[in-house]
Amino acid sequence: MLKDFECMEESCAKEVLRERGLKSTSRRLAVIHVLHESGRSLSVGGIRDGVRGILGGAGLATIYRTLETFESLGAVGRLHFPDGESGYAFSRAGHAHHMVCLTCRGVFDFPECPVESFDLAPLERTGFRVEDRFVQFFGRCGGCGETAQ
Amino acid sequence: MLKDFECMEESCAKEVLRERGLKSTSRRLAVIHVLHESGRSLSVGGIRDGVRGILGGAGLATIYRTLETFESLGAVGRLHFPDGESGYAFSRAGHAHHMVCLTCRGVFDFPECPVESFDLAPLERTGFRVEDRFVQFFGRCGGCGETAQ
DNA sequence: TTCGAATTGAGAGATTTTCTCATTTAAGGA
DNA sequence: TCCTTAAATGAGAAAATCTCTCAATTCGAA
Repeated sequence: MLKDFECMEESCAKEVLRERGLKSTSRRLAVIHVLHESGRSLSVGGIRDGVRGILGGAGLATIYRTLETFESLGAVGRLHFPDGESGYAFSRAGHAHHMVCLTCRGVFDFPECPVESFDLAPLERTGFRVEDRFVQFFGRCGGCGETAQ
Repeated sequence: MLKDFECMEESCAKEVLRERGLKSTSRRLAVIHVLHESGRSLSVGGIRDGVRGILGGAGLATIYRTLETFESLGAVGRLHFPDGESGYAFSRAGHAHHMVCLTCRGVFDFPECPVESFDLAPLERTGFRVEDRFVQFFGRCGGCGETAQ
């Protein structure tokens, strides 16, 4: 059953799960598959619909738990849109920061991550110790930008 | 009634509201007052409690509407915490990006905004047109950092 | 002041998220 | 391959969050 939709990212997810002593369940792999395949930010409902399409069913509680698990593993990231909506997107390891198209909600990686080049020195001289950051760029991707307006 | 809690930021808010043809109501001014005075990120419930302390009452719908209004005016910003919580904070004009203390939820301005120094060229060469950005730094402020652990 | 339009409150209603616990499933050992 | 056991899941109740409606109130221009 799993073979039907297995892909590179799922093998990767399996490995990460095993490393942490977590089980590779069909629900978990399906969530990763749906997010990776879409390449977009999806709502929790959208993710459940996608998982249902593959497995025939999935409890909402499980979707929430799975997203929480993968978020803590860094495999999934949460996005917040200016309009107040939020969603989840597949995160390639080490790429927690995204460019998100406001039209198609597509998620793109930075060619070179600008966040890394931040100079934190003046910031930390104020006595503030940075532990985490949340960075998102919104705009229009190549395809949607042409069409817009 | 308003004189009791009027401050510089409220005069400023009044002006911004007038410019946009919006009324300076006691609810709106109280929301700005509460957020500015606290200097922290507050939940919607916390904001309502603060407004109640000043005015004796406030409908939840009004709080939501007011926050939406001020957010669109740039006077208030929404924050999202790693633990999933979200809140609102007072935003000085032109400072939409914040440093937020994970302990006290205090919100601090950047000594010099690192976001402005982003080099967007390589990003936009991919065809992606940046329209908006969302940046938050989490950590511990001077006071909380000393105490922690 | 007066008047019209904008704003507000109360509470119903919709949506989103969490929780519980009986059942199912993955994975290591025999 | 078959057990065993702990982890994971589903269903649905419950809690939390947010939105909507419309009558009553309030602002502020004249």
